[in-house]
Order: sequence, then C-alpha cells, then structure tokens
Amino acid sequence: MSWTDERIDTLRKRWEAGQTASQIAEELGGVSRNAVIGKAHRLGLQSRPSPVKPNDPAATAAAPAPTPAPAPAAPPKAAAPPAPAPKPAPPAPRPAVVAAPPVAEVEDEEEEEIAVEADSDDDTDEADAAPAVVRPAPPILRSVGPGGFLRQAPGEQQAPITPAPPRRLVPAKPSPEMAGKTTLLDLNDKICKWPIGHPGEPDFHFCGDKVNPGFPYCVGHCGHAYQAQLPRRDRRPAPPLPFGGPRAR
DNA sequence: CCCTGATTCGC
DNA sequence: GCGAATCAGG
Repeated sequence: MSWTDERIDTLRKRWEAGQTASQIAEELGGVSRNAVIGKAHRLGLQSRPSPVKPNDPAATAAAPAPTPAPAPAAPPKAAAPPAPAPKPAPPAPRPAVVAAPPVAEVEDEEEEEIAVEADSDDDTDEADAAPAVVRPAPPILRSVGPGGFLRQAPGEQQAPITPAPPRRLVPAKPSPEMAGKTTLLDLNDKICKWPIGHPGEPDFHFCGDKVNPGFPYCVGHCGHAYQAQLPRRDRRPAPPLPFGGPRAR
C-alpha cells in the first residue's frame, strides 16, 4: 500500500481527532501501526501526549521541587481575542473537547465544525481579569448538534444505569396506566423512540415526541443520546452489558 | 503480558 | 520516504 493523498488525508483527520495509531492503521488497512506513526511524524503532525515522552526536560530541571501545585487549572476558555501577534500564531491550541459524533457515525468526512460555546458569547472583557480570581462555577461546555440539541457535556454524564430488571414473559396487558402512552406498536420514524422505564414494567413506554429530523429521538433526548467525546484516558469505562455485549470480531 | 507513541536506521 | 525494530512508559 502506498500513501495516496486520500489515505494521507484520512491519516491526518484521524490523528488529529485523537485516534490511536493502531486504530488508524486498522482503518486504513495494509499498513502497520508503526507505519502510521512514522508517516504522521514525517507529515509533521503534532505529537500527542505520549505515554512515554516526559515533559520537556528544561521545565523539569527548572522546577524539580515537589511543588503541590495548587494552581487551579484554567478552564479551556475559547477566548483569544487580543492576540497581538504580529505573525499568524502557528501553535493552534488544540480544543480540549474533541466533539466527534459518537457511535452513530453518520457519513461525516470533512467533519462539520461543531461549535463549542460557553454560556453566552457576550465578550465582556474577562481576558484581563485578575488571574488570581478563581472562577467559582466554570461554564459548562456543550457542543451543539444538528437540529440544535445540546450534547451532554462530559462532566454531566450520568453514572451507568442500573441493569434492566428481568423481562417478563408476557406483554403488559392494556391497563389504565398505559392510557395515552406511546407503546411499541405506536413507534414510527417520526416520533421519539427514547424509552421511558424498562421493558416489562407495567408502564414502560416511549417518549413519543416529534423527532429531531434525521434522528430517532426528539431534540431533548438527542442531547442524552449523543455526547461529546472525552479523551480516551478520561473516559468512563462502558457499563457492563447484560450478555457480555457484541462479539469483538 | 497488553497497550501506547517516539526514535532509529537499513532499505 | 518508508516502515520494521526497538525503546520506554502506562
């Protein structure tokens, strides 16, 4: 396999999106992980936090003291207004939140820009605020999906849901508490299929709202279904699946 | 062991 | 330029 423009492009995108070299190699096919890494370096792609590479020795030597470092981490503010740089600033700060479509990877290619915005965009000058001031409540960063739904921010992710209770063998009979609820038989591609409750429970039903066009859920539930990606390191391990989950090829 | 990315070096 | 071999941390 040779490095066609197309393959290089794919490599660039995946690398910058944070995919591992192995994943990229597997996707491209015909190349090894090493080939991907080697190519990425030759392309001058920004090296990502390597598990091996230490921080620059200069800083380490300069401050070897075991400082507890109470410095509050500045939130990845999207503010870079003044930038008195006479030259175009080359070190583009990598966004802390890589917003990528989750499992349901619709045909992307040329990823649409996803706006990550913090609360309102009124640019009241916070840039020159005293650095000592610790912002009490950092704004929650959310990305906006198609249709305008707000993706749940990583920090807002809920703990894994409890496993569903054992399924009952017979469907619930028509009952008073099901009156007006959206049942399995009511589902179609125009109404939200977000489940309410668990299958087998007497009042298990579906949301039933109008869907966000192109999605199986309403705008509100899209916000739960599609979430911004955390860096691999910081991801919560997936909750255990009831039957061991799908086989990994 | 597995994984990761970085680096080297013969081709 | 390419990538296997190797290194080294998690």
